[in-house]
Amino acid sequence: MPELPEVETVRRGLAPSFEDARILRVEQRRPDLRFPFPERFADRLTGRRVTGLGRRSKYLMADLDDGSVLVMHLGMSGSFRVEAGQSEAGQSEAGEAEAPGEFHHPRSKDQRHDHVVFHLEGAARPGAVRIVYNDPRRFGFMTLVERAGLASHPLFEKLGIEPTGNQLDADLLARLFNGRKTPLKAALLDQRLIAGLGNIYVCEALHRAGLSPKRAAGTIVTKAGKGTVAAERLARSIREVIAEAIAAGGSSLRDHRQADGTLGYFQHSFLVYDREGASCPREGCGGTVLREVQGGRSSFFCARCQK
DNA sequence: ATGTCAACCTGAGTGC
DNA sequence: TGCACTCAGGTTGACA
Repeated sequence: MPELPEVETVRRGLAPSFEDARILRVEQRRPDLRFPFPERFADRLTGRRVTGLGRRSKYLMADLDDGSVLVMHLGMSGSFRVEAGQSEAGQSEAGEAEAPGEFHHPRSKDQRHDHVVFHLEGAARPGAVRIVYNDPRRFGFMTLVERAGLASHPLFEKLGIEPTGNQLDADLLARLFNGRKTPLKAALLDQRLIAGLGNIYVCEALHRAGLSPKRAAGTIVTKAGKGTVAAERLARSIREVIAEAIAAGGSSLRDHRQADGTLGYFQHSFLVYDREGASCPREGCGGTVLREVQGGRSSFFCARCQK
């Protein structure tokens, strides 16, 4: 489900509940998601204080006061919801399935897919809080990593640059794509080059830049290894689409929401994603949005104005 | 190295 | 109503 803007939106939504909170208890309801949970996962979290909630690419990372980091990935269908309540006392230990209790449920979710529940207290948001991780497809995962070893951890050591901020410019793109014959679509999805883009925002950025997803990545590089005008357009398009999506609270496809239950609204700004057959929104283009599968993923683009 | 596929898993939607 | 089939915001490992 979530690409960088959605994960950043989730981070902002969870931060008031997570940051400075004490973890009172963790319910881990199954042995694995995409991967097995680490040994003694719940035990190692219990009693810890969360000192900060950060994000790297599509990973959420909660810094803990013992020097470890709780790393969380939402996969395709992961989401968090925050349920506020008075205190730990008085909750039913067993049949939580249908117990609304004193906790407010912002919306209905299939509780069979509630895999992890963090019970917290003491964050900026007052009172006790439950943070529930729900993930029907279970492509997400959680793990614990020592902060000191984070950069060299397999999950992070090969991760590319963030597509936010100004470091992503034409020359950097040129450096990343130089000599690559792989299509732009695949190159932009390659997390070792740029970390955080997914299918939606790659489609959108390529349309904004007027570049075909099938064009070879190396063709936006000059012989001298500098960025072409196309590289400039692409770099700007990526930065803009990501920034706009974050500002909009991400995209709410299907059931995805922000942690407080509100919907992101960037999906209304999609120019091509999931718009097969629509006329190209580019002024004066007159083309039609096509869908073609590339590397197992749908690319939505206009063959007329994306070259 | 490069590019394509299948796999992981469930749910929603479509067409018959 | 049921069934078969396709597709989905991600990642990784196996192939030719």
